[in-house]
Amino acid sequence: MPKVVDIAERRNELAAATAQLIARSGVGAATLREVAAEAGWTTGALTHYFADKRELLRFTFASSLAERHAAHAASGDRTPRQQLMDSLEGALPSDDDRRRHWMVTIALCAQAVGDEELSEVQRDAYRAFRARVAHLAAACSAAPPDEAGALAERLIAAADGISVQALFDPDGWPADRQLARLHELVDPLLITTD
Amino acid sequence: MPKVVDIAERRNELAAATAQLIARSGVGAATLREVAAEAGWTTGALTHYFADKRELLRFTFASSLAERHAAHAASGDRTPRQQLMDSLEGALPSDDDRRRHWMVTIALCAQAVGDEELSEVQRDAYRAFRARVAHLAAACSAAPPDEAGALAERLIAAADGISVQALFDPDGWPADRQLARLHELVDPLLITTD
Amino acid sequence: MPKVVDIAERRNELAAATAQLIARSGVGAATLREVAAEAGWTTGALTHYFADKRELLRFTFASSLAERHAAHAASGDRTPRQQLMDSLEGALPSDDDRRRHWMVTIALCAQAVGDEELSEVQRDAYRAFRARVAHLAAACSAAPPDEAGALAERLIAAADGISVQALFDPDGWPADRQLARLHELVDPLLITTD
Amino acid sequence: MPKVVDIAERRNELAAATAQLIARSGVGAATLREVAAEAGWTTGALTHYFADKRELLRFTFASSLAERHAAHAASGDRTPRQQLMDSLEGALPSDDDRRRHWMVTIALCAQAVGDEELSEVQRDAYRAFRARVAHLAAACSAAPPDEAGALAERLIAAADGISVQALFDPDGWPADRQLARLHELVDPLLITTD
DNA sequence: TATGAATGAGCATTCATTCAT
DNA sequence: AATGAATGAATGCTCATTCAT
Repeated sequence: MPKVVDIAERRNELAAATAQLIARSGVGAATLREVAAEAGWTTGALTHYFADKRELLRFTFASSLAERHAAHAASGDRTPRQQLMDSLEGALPSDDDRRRHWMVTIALCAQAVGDEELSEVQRDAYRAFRARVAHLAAACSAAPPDEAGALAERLIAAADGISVQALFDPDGWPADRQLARLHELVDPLLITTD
Repeated sequence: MPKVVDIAERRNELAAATAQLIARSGVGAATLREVAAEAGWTTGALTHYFADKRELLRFTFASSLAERHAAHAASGDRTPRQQLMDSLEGALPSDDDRRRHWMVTIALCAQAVGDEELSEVQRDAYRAFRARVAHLAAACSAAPPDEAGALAERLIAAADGISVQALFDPDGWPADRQLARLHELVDPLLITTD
Repeated sequence: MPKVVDIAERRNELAAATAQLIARSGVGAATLREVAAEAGWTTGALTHYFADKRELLRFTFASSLAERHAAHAASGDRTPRQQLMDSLEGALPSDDDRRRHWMVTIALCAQAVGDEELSEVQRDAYRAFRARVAHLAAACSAAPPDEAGALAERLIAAADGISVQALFDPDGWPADRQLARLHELVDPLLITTD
Repeated sequence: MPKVVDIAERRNELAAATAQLIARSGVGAATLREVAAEAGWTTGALTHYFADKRELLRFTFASSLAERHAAHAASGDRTPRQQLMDSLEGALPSDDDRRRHWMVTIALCAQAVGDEELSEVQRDAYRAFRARVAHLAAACSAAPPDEAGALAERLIAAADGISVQALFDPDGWPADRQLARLHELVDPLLITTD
């Protein structure tokens, strides 16, 4: 009997190595050779888990987006407002992990031009995120339900706008500054009447 | 007597072709051959104007950023508030031109990872933009001067955050929607006491 | 008690799959993976029966040649003349089976260039065939014994020459046409004085 | 002004190198690197003249077939009978040049399996050759015009059948033997009534 | 100044082969 | 006996770069 390998596990491992590489040295550096070396394998091994490079990238992008947009906190004992802030703060590049996911998102955006499949990955992830934010925002603001979408867009704009600046000038944007700006923009949008 | 060629003119021409290509088909498609073809030249001709590909990209990125951040309106007869809104609105991907410049910015961001020179281009452009916004914001809001920087960051966050969403999901973000969200976010930040 | 496997049987099975593949999609398509899949095994299993790919090909070629040149009819109750015609007609690509064997022969010929071992397989098969044809021809023509070799060469030339044309332009060469041309060429060579 | 290169000339040069390689070491050895080395160039140079490897092979095959089937003698002062024999003798692998062309033909045949484009090259060449032989045969035999096709097939079968044997067992088939067998087979087919 | 032929390193990908299980 | 994970060399191909013209 051959060695049993958890394929999903291995795919995640390889995607993580790819993300690491993209964040550290750019998509251009994410050659199969480099990815394999980063993950501690050889190029040939990659083909067992991904049909070709595009599939590896697509999977890496999708995984990274999912992880970046996931609210990591347990939602059970937290108010909608707290969950919403978790989501928005979780989107900021405030630690190495989140920063890496943002770099991968940027790479995806650059790579997706003219590639319908990648564009879809990107679009779907964004729509899912917006739906989640809209849902939570509706639950914790006085905004009428039909305004939830626009409110979500304003909230996400705040988080993404701060993220972009922080990515473009990392030295000047420590985590606390990102959070401060986020709250300055977001808190006024979530004032409730009670 | 050799033909006189306006070197700066030619460089801009080639950078425009490069930007066009990047926006249409991605950085990966911006090979020297394609750029030359797009501009109506041959590869060899490029080397007269740019030492190598990195220089071509650097110049393209810098030009594009400058153009996107430039306030196109004549500033003479406009109030600081109007000029500020011109700057912020000008940063949105609300027409083909501005959208192209944003795509180039994204490409730059992806390419700049691990490339100190490109990172500098990006950082400098952003700092210049922030300085301009801070300056105008100080002139048209009640914010105390030492708060102008943070205010500028909030304003830029609004513009960039909306831009990112519009870029990720182009179909759902016509120009008027971008402007609407921008004003919803920005106007409250610029309320003056008078 | 380990499973008993008839090694010779398995080798023939694998060679048949290889021949099938070569005839259908060319030698280039006969990768170990494809051969294994065609035969319903995995690559690793092949190594139990053939040391390496060259051995698999050599065996496949040899088997195919032997089968193509074999006179399939029972020889007991047939005249030498009938046996001779069986041999020659059996060399034509007049049905799927024989056509497959011919395609494998062509592949062998192409592969044998610069490969002494394969060349030998080819040469030996041909010499055996010629010996058989010469023997039968001597028995059923008025040719003097020392002319039997040259006569065999003419007979084989007829069969092979028709085969080559039929292989190069399959649509135009149904079985009956192949047989007609063969007899037009061969019959005059076998006129006996009695 | 750049160096002027005769593209057609260069293509022929490269095709000759490819044919040489195929004849000497088999199609498998005809990698782009080897072809380039054989021709005295680098791989990159090949792409100036052939879009990809398949085009190089297709061109090589077509050139080689054309050359093998061409009647090299000046036709002006020769009888149809002489021209016909020139054509048939020219198809034999009786010198290094013709032998090389035959090896390329074999390689083409092996490569053409499952490749419609290559099959066409092969089929067209054969049909052109048959048309030529039929035309000449009609002019120099007593055969009725509607029999010319079948006669041509018999004549070509003779030449090809001898060729195949000579290719399979080179040592035993010097040029004079090939010619002897050819005439033994062909001459009786061309007996005229006068 | 401009060309495009030529280079050669680097890429993704394929595949025969090995080997722990 | 059989598996299939893993290797790594080799392939076709792309492309930035150089340079004679």
